This record gives sequence, structure tokens and C-alpha cells, in this order.
Amino acid sequence: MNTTVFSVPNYNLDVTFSCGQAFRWHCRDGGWEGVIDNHWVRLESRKDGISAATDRPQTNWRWLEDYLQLHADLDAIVATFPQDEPMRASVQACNGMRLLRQNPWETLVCFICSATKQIVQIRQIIHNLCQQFGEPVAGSGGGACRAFPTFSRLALAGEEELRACKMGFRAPHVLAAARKLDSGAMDLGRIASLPLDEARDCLTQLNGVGPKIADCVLLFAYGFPKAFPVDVWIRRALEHLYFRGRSVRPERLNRFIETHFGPWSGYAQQYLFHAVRTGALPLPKPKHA
DNA sequence: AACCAGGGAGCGT
DNA sequence: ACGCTCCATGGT
Repeated sequence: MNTTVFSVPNYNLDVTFSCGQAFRWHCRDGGWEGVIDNHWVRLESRKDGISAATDRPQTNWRWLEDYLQLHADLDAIVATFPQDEPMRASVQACNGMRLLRQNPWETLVCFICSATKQIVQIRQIIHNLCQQFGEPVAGSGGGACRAFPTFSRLALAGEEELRACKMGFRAPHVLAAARKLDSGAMDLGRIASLPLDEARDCLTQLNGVGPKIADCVLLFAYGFPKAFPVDVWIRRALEHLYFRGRSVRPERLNRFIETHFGPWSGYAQQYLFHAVRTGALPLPKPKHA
């Protein structure tokens, strides 16, 4: 076991790992355990920082610093949010929430599988997928620790094998994406250097990937600050909070998002999403738990 | 037991 | 540009 401590202010692991951007972390003994690429790691909150434990010595920790985005200036980001009541309430409810920088392929598959699924179910599907196709990585506690399966591995899978992971009608979408990447017909590495609109157009060429899922990948994996996923929760929230509950056409909604939420609108979106989903920001219609 | 879930695509009007 | 339907599966 090898441990280090990062000094970083106001980093809330609980909110960060529970807000619906990542699906493989699990809480255990007061810490968070997960797999980043081929690294198993256990994280714990410390006074003004985070401790990280791995199962083997680390020559450097950049893979973790980058994933956690430890260098990000959260105060500066939050300061750009709109100074309206919903956003103030969201910031208060989600104090210390950070956006991660996740693997693009993993993020793409996770959100393809997210379509009309509850977050608990998405977690189960991804778990099944990793158990079935992921390479084992050394871990702690005897728990099953596997890397997220590569697209090359999934390209070799059959649709029925993927359906066995309970991803239903999303199975052919995952399979086609894996094969397209494995063949070289699409390169996820290239997307990082594209303007937002072109990056979105590229991802939505994949079957089963529309604007919402594309923006999740662009926000959670590539860090496009103005990628703004609009799901049912966000749509309801925006219409209720800013349009008196009236339904708004997509183009109009996008124009509002562009002008209202500032240069870190995607970040603001995640605060709003989590605040609404946890009930900290109440809406009239929903009936969530 | 219905209803709905961090959607998307293909249809018809 | 809309509205509808289907797509699997399971939580509430």
C-alpha cells in the first residue's frame, strides 16, 4: 500500500462521486474506491485535502491529479455562475463539487447506456460490463477490480453478450461504437482539439448518441466548459425556474443557456442538476425518492 | 400495477 | 418544427 496526501481546498468527494458524472466509484469505510484506467485507488477526505492510497508504489501521481482536476480553481469557476436564486441554492447544496476528467471511451459507453435508465441501473450495467470484459487490475480488499474494457475488446464481443450485461437496446449502439473506433474510422483523441460544435457533430455521428449524450462526454471526459447536457431534469428545471413552467423549444432553450450561464455553463449545469435531483431545489412536478 | 428512468431515431402530420 | 412510438429493463 502506498499513500500520499494532496493539499486542495474545498474538494467534496461525496458530492463529486454521487452527482451522476461517474458510475464506478463506491463508498467503503468512509472513503471512496475506484479504478482509473489501470490504477485501483482509495480516496479519503482530509483536513484541507485528499489522501490517496494505491496497492503499489507510484512514481508520479499525474494520472490522479488530472482525473480529479486538482489544479482547477473552483472558487473562480463558481464566481462566474449567474447570481440568481436557483444557482445560489445549487451552489450551497453542492458545495465542493468538482467535475472530473474521465476517459473518453469509458464516458461514451456509460452515457450510451444511460438512455432512459436510472443512475442505479447505469451503475449496475457498467459493473456487469467491466466484470465480463475488463482486464483485472491489482486491488485491495479482495474486491473484484477490473479496468474498463477497451473498445478493441468490445469490438470482438457479440451483441448477445452485451445484452447479457442488461444494457438492452443500447447493446448494438455500444457494439457499433466499439467497432468504429477499433477500425480507425473515428478517433476519440482528435475530438479534444476541435471546437465545441464540431466535437459535438463528430460524436453524434454515432448511432444512439444525440446532443445530450454527446454533451455529457464533452463535459465529463474532455472538459469542454460550455458543453451543457439537457436531460429531462434540466429541461424541467430550466422551464420551471426561468420560463414560468412553459415548454420551450430547443433552439430557444439553447439561446437562453448560451446567454445566461456564462463561460462555465457546463459546470453550472451539474450543480443545478444535482440540486434538483436531490430535492435541494424543489420542482412542482417530479416525484423522485 | 402502472409509470418512468441523465435519449435517440424513425416515422407521420 | 412538432408529436408519437418503439427500443429493454428494473426501481419506485
